[in-house]
Amino acid sequence: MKPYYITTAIDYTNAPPHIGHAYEKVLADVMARFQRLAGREVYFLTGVDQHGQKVQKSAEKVGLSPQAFVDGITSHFTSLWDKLNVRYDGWAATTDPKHKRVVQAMLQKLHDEGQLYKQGYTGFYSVRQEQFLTDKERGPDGKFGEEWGEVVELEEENWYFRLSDHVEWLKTYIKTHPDFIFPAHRANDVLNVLEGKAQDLCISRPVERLSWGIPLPFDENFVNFVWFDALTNYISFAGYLAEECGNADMPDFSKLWPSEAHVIGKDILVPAHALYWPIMLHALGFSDEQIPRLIVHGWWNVKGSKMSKSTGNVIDPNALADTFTADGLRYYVMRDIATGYDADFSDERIIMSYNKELAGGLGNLLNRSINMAQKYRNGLLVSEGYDDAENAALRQTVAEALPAYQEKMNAWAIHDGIAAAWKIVSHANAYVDSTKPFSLAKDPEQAARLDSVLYHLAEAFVHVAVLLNPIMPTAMATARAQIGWDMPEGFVLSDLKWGMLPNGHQLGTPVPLFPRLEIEVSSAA
RNA sequence: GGCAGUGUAGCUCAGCGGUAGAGCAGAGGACUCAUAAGCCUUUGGUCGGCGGUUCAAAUCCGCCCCCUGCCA
Repeated sequence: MKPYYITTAIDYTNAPPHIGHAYEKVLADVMARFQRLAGREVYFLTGVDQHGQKVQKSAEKVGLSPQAFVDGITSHFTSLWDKLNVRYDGWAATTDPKHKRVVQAMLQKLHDEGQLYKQGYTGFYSVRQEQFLTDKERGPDGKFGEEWGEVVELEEENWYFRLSDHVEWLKTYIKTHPDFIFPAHRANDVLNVLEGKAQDLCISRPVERLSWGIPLPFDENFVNFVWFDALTNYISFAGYLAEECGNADMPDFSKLWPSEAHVIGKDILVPAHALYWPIMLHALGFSDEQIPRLIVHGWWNVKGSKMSKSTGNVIDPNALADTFTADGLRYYVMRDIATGYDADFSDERIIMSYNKELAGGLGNLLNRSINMAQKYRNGLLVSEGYDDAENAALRQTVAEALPAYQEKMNAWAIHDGIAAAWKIVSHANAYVDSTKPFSLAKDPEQAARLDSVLYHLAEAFVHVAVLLNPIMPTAMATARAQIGWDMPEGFVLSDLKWGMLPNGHQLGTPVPLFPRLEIEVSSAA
């Protein structure tokens, strides 16, 4: 079977990561881990977009070379992914020479085929901001505001890609491939844009204006501008043209492509990923079957408004991970948003999700289960000798959780997948109260029943600790260690059946999995 | 202005033609193995508004309003 190839947007190395960056990478990481658990080979690619004018300017401002500047910002991203247990197989840094060679080879190919052309453009240019201005930048009085400084009329030549040649193909493709974009309703936004006039795409900047980029192989006076650089990472780091570019140690492109999931934010769907990218691939000769699928996620707002540096409401994922642990943060950003829609970040909700659900619900269940087994049976489980309807009902819940979980996870409804697994947690907590093992322990005649209750609790938790592993890999590994059982090498979801713990299994020592946090709502990040 | 999404309990949301649902928050209770955790019960809603179709509408249709997004 073809490997599951999943990518994320590559982050722009102009500022350190915020919660939105973290959410996207965790989402992709959870899916990658789920697919692996489901038995598929997975290739997970993420990375950074390091070229461009903003980087060039920011580097100048602090007196660093562009490469030194992006290396610094890049380390903020890589250390965060490390901290959050985002485990990728490939790292796409656009300053990587391997990537540059692929970009240049692609551009040369398109140039040779006549899909690129050079044309002059006359417009208003801000000397201070070093960019051309459009009517959008005009104020209500029709003039360019003072923030643009001196504005001059300027003519500039640039290279263009014949995007408009492929627009009709794209319209048809979108209409005939409803799975292209998830959630499906976003395809309307794309078709809406395509109804407008089709313009070709400017793909260059004169080298005197922008030097921090990939030079056009056929015209030394220009560097590539954005799209053929950033979007290309999805194929360049998957081994596209690896042989003719002399790129060693790359994945086998013919096996990996197309990607099952380009995980991106809704802000970069139109025009970049839903227009430019499929058209670029089509222009390069990719067939309809070779077009990747887009998974479009929403944004984390703060108190109903967008996160932005200017309003000072940027949420720092590092601080959250320090307070709530990496798994506490991963759990929150997976359970409190429906994939594809926006959600509101709030201190109250992340504290509630940690203290109420992880500490009080999940963690406490593990703790009370092991603790009773240790107290009454020295941690030794007996799986045979007694059964009743209450036990059967718990087993039923456990059995039903797996298919529900798989269906939801496969459909990118991570929050529903968590809820499916959580039914076991809720049922098991209620089961403790209804079977009262602490009372059974006082009556020697109930010994066999007590054994069965203790066994059911531990076994049920094993299932939870497998299902939630993609979401909270560290905590679930710790939980399994306390139970004294772990997934054997090559374990897949279909191996998960009642009876993972053998008769006579020895449990470990209970330690609170998510220690309850005493946090004032107002003082939390 | 065009297109789309959304509007259901204090909060987050599910339901999408057949007697209003879940979780959290609030209230009450029984219990004690456990991280002052967990369990049970319970308060709370003219399902954005108006009109229509139907034996029956939160659910379908029309108009309007709010918020959000994309485009102009």
